[in-house]
Amino acid sequence: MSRLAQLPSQGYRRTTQRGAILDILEASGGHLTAAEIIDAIAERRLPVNRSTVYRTLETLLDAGLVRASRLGRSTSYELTHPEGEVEHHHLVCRECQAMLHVTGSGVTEILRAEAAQAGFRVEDVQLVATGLCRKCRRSRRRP
Amino acid sequence: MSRLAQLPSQGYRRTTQRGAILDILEASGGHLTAAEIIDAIAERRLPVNRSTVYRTLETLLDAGLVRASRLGRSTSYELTHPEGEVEHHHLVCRECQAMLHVTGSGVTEILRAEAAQAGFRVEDVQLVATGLCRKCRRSRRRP
DNA sequence: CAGCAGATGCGACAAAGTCGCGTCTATAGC
DNA sequence: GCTATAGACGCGACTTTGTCGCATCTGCTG
Repeated sequence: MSRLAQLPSQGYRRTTQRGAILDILEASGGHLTAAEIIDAIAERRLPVNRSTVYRTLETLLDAGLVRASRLGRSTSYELTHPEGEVEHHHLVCRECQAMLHVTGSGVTEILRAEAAQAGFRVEDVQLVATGLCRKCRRSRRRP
Repeated sequence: MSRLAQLPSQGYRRTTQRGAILDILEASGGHLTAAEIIDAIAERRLPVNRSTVYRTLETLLDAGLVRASRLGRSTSYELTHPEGEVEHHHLVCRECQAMLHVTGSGVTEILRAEAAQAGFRVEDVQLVATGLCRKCRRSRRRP
């Protein structure tokens, strides 16, 4: 079931603009800022207005299809459950901004269980750990 | 040891402006946006320029004293290891933006161990789970 | 297939964040 | 302490990012 097709059940219409933005996020596979999405639309010569991009991102957040996060310097957007989802989380170096991934840690299940006790249904978990990567730890020791 | 005093060891100077912003974050105990910090400074009639607030936040991020996150709609800042720190994570309802906390889940330790295998030293973990709170789940069933 | 609420385009606007440059000050070395 | 200086700050102009009102258009429902 395509993501776009999930919108009606949430009370939102499926429109070509929303499809376009979902496609771009899907194609990128990663984290895109609003500005990058706007650029991608311009490149592909898609008829989506700038205001619509911002409004659509809010809508997709509300619908739970997209999550926003601040990794490093700026806010970026990515799909919540990508194809063949494997739980993955982020390690961001506060020195060089390098990003590593940790997969299959089981964190999602732990949270889901904890949250359930409060009546909260977890749909998406994002975790960002910051610290120092191997390289930057070394260069600290002998500056 | 005050946070401010940690700066020199990281290669940053301790200044009154940095102290003021750390104080404000400490006093608030929670998440403040850049705008809220600027307002707090104005209220207390502290002599800290707007540009300085932005630059300082970047510095404090680099120094690992502050973390930025996007909870709900906008980017906010909070201290990384508050006094008497207990691990706590966030549940944000995508419908009503309500925020709940989950404490002492053990997630931090799991991540620390996983990251260590990649040579990454975790200094701070932030976790944001989105989904639907009890109230919004109910109102969905009978709209 | 008609009606209409919801979505989009457009352009003006507001808010948020950045930058260059002159001045000031925290710190290291004396 | 005193001084030199790199780093930090203030200021104001500027850019970027995000918002809003309103006219038009378009999925959806009956």
